Parts: sequence; structure tokens; C-alpha cells
Amino acid sequence: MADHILVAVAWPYSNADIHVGNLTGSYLPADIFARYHRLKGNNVLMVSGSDAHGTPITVKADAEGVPAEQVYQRYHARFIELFQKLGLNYDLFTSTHTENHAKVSQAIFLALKENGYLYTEEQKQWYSESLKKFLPDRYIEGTCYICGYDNARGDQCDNCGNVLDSSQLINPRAKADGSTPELRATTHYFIDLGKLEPQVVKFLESRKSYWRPNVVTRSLGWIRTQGLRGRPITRDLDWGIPVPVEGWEDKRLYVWFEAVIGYLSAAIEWAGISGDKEAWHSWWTEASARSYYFIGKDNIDFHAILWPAELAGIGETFANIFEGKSGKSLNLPYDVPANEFLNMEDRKISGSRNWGVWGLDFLERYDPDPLRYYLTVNMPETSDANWDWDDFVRRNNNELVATWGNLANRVLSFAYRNWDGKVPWPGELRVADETLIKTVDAGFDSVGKLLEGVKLRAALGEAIRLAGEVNKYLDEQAPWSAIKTDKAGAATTIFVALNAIDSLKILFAPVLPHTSQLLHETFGYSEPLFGEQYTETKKDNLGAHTVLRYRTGAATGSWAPSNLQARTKLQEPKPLYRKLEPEIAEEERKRLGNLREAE
RNA sequence: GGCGAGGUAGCUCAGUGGUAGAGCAGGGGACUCAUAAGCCCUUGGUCGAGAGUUCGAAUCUCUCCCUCGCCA
Repeated sequence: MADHILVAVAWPYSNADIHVGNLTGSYLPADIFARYHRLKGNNVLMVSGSDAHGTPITVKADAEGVPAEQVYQRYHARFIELFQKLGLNYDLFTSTHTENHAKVSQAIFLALKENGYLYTEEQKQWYSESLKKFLPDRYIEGTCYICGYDNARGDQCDNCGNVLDSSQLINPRAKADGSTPELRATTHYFIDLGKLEPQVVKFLESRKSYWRPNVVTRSLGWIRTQGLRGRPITRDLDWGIPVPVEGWEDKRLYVWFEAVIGYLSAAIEWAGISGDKEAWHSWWTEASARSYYFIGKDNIDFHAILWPAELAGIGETFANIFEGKSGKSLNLPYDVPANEFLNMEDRKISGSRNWGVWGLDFLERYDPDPLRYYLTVNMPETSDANWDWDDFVRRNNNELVATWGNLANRVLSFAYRNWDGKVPWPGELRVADETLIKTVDAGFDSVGKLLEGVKLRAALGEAIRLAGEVNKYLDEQAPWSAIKTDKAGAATTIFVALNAIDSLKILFAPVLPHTSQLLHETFGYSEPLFGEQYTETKKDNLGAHTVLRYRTGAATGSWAPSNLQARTKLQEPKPLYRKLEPEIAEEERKRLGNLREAE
């Protein structure tokens, strides 16, 4: 029976381009996992979108003198371009700046309020008389009260690195006009996390046995040592989702509170545009559905604690408010396989210093599958990993090209040349043939189990190992010698090797979809392994937003061993991957740290 | 300072009680279908330090050192 798998992917903040660290942290593992489940025949719903709200975006917009919406739209378009080029198959990649998302977020707010999990409290916040508005911490500068640095930001000091309490800044001034702000009282809604703590702890304990230790121990440790405290969920801003309470028109929902709701609102939006408004329930209210949240470690608190707290707090009330009828409560996360960070040449990736490799930039010079390969084989699943250009070239040449690409190429070209462009007719299988087929077929189980457990690195390693087994088999059988004296025997060997490669193509497909597709076509199949991506523009009363979508179409890829038939016509084989010159490592390193042209 | 993660071969990392592993790099060999790829053999580690539990510890406990992250 097919399972319902919700693949919930981190929402990129739409004020900067996506770099390889972001990709390996969440977007790529999500796609690999989703592709595997699609091949398995499960019902996958992979959703995400641009995080359009919040002060980083308004700060950037103010600096450029353009509306916040323009900044978000620009990066949103670039995200979609990258995801198409890299083949990240979102069922829906949308945005938080939609009417639907606002409605869902407001319903969650109201459900929490009705269930008694919200309260209001007065805070002191900087207010600018000249600008006539409250200023978020990022809009304040002043002298750091820890190190005395003159140009500390309101939320953090760039000199000593400490996180600051903006109300303690010495000589505060408004970034916008240099005026001196004053602390003024302002009232905000808070989510009563203290009250929800027992439910969150119970949730975490129930997941403890199979979650990654760094996610669950860290979360439980956090709660054990400091306990959960109320946290504000509204702000004095004008860019964002209005607070659905009379008299609160000039405040907005805090972006941390509303962005995580996107996993739900995007599923609801997807159902709406797919023609079955109720379809999202299969992933959200059916107890047998499983949800996996692919995020970087900086987001663990939001997904392992705060989002579950929101979900626990709304209970069944959400259905009453949002759908106007009674319904079931929403599923809590099944797993949160958060990744650690990827460093760049031993240093932290930094956008402002241009120390990193940006996805779109990379794809101007290299193909998508080598990037997917390197980021997977080097994925920071258990600890921080490091992007090293020499290592990238080595792994591309020694593993991807030599072990796998060359295997496919040597066997296909041998078959193509000696058997008239067709899969040769095998004789009776010998012990070695049976053994190899059995070994490769077992990969559907072993690689599958690893993918299912979100051990993507190990899964890829296992697939590479199996490719090595085929290389060994070929060496033992030496069909290039056998063909001179025993063409029938050589035909059997080549048939078996082709069969193995046809299977390996599927085992590699979640990680290397583009080249697996190429191989698939070389083997003469006409239907594609996967469906296709496309974009659409949707309009609502907040304006227009482009969405990235996915349709299965004619795809027939399936997680099962090859059923290759003798005499199948092959396409002329071409190398799957390019060898890279070692010199490119040095060239690429030179690009690091240079300031880019503003996009 | 608190919490968390990590410290295993030159490099990147697997390995949670039972004779130290993989890939790459280094050395040697046979082969030649293939993107000078693949295959076979091989050098190399007191598993951060010390103590303890155990018949047995990289693996469990304690103390300490180092790196990273979060928080204060």
C-alpha cells in the first residue's frame, strides 16, 4: 500500500541567493528523499516557498530604496531558476506572501487564541518620533555596551560578536535618519510556550528512538535547562501578515511564527490549484501519513519545538476556524533530519564576504549531477562538512567519472559496437552471473533502507560500492578476451553487466536524476524516469506570485531491478560525466572572497 | 559559564562491548573493453589524554584538553 509522505523543505529567506551550504543543508536531501519515495510509488507531497517577510528583507529594500516586495520577488525568481536547473522537484514551491498563507496563518493565530495559548504583554521598544514608527532592532545602531564598539547593530555587535539587547545600547540612533529614538511601550501577543511545554516534551520523547541525536538531545536539553518561555508572535512592522484582531491593524505576525506555517499553507494551496481542495488532508490529518522536515541545524528550535508547539496548541480548533466544521488535529512532525553546516575551504560561508559557492553561479560552469554527487557524498549529516575544490575535482574524477560513468560507458560502447547496437542475447547464466545479479538486486533493499532512514551519504556509498562490484565482475569475465574465442559467453557477460547497470541507474537516480535519465534513454526506454517541473503565475489580492510545480506525466521510473530484454535497440552511448582539470580548483579558489557585481 | 555536537590512517569520514575499517593519496603488479578509466596486492593508526567498569572498551562511566554551534 502506498504511503503518504510529506516532504517539508526549509523556506529560503528571499533576501540572498542560495549557496551550496543551503543546498546540502536542506533542499537537496529533501529532493533525494522525495525522488526515492516517488520511485517507490508512494504519494509524495514536497512543498516549500520563499520566506518573503521579516526585517532582513525590509532592511535590504530600504538600503536599495525599493519596495520590500520587489526584493522578495527578485530572489524568489532566482530560487525557482536554480531549483529547475538543479532538478529539485517541488510539488509546490510558493511564497509566504500569498492570500492563502495569510488566511492559514491567521486561522492558526485565532485557534491558539481560542484555546488559551496566547496572551498579551507590554514591551519597551525603540520608537522614532521623526519617522513616526517603532523600529525593529535591526533598524537601530549605537555603541556596544559590552565592547564599546561605536557601530554596533541593535541585535548584534559586529565587533565582539555578542548578541545584544537593543534597549541597553549606548547612544542609540535610527539607521534611517540618525535621529535619537526613545523607548516606548508597545503591546504584543505572546505564545504561551510554558503551558505547551509538557506536550512538546511528550512529542520529543516519542520521537527519541529514531531522530538524529543532535536534533532530539539538543531540543530536550534546551527545554530541560531553561524551560520554555512565552515568546512574542507579533511585531511593529508594516511588511507582513496582519494580526487578525481589531485594533491591531498596524502590527504584523512575527516572521518566525508565520513562516513555519508555510508547510501547511503550501499543502493547502497545492490542493486548491490541483483541483481537489480537500486533498491536503491525506498528508496532514491522516494519522498514517509521515512528515519529514528538511532543515539546517540553525532551524532546529523552530521545527522541533516551536512548530510542534503551535500544532499541539491549535488541536482540532484549527478545523473549526479554517474550514468552518469540526475536523481532526494536524500531524506533528514524524522526523526532522536536520543537517549540520557546510564550510567553504575551511571557513564559514559568508554572503557579505562572498565566501561561498552560489548555486546559479556554479551551474554556469558545471553540470547539476556532479554538484548533487559531491554535496551528497560530503553531506553534513552528523557533523559539519567542508567544501574543498581539490576534493570536488578528485571525487568527480575518481568516483563519479571513473567508477560509475566509465562503467556505464565501457559496457554500453562494447555492446553497441559488437552486437549491432543491441542488447546481446544471453546464454544460460553461470554462477558468477547469478551472483552479480543477486548482489545488485539486493541494493534495492540496502540502498532503499538507507534512503528511507535519511542516511543519504551511506546510501550513495552503497550504490557506488555496487558499481565497483560490476567493475570487478567485468574484470574477472574479461569479455574483451572472451569475444575472440567464445562470443556467446561474452554476450552473456555483457547482457548481465547491462542488466546491472540498468538497475544501478535506478539506485543512483534519486541523487543523479539527470544522468540516470540519460542512461535510461540510452537503454532505449521512451518513458522518462521522473515527471517534469513547470511554473505558473497565480494571482490573488496580494498580487501575483510565480510557483514552481511538478507533474508526474508519463514517468514510469520504479524502484525495482532491471527487466532488460535481449535485442533491445540501444542509443549510441555518450559519456555521462566530464573529467575536470585539477587546475580548476585553484581558479575557483581565486573567486572566493572577491566582491561580486550586485545582481 | 550552561547546553549540544565533534576529536579514529597523510586527507575526507564509517564504525555504540568481542581480533582497528572504507574511499582518496603513496608503493608494486597483471590486463587493455572504457573518459590513461577499471582490476589485484600493498605501506600506513598507542581510535584527543588519563583513570575506572568488564573476561574483553574506539564503543560504557568519570576527570581533563582541543574544535565548532546555540544560549547566557
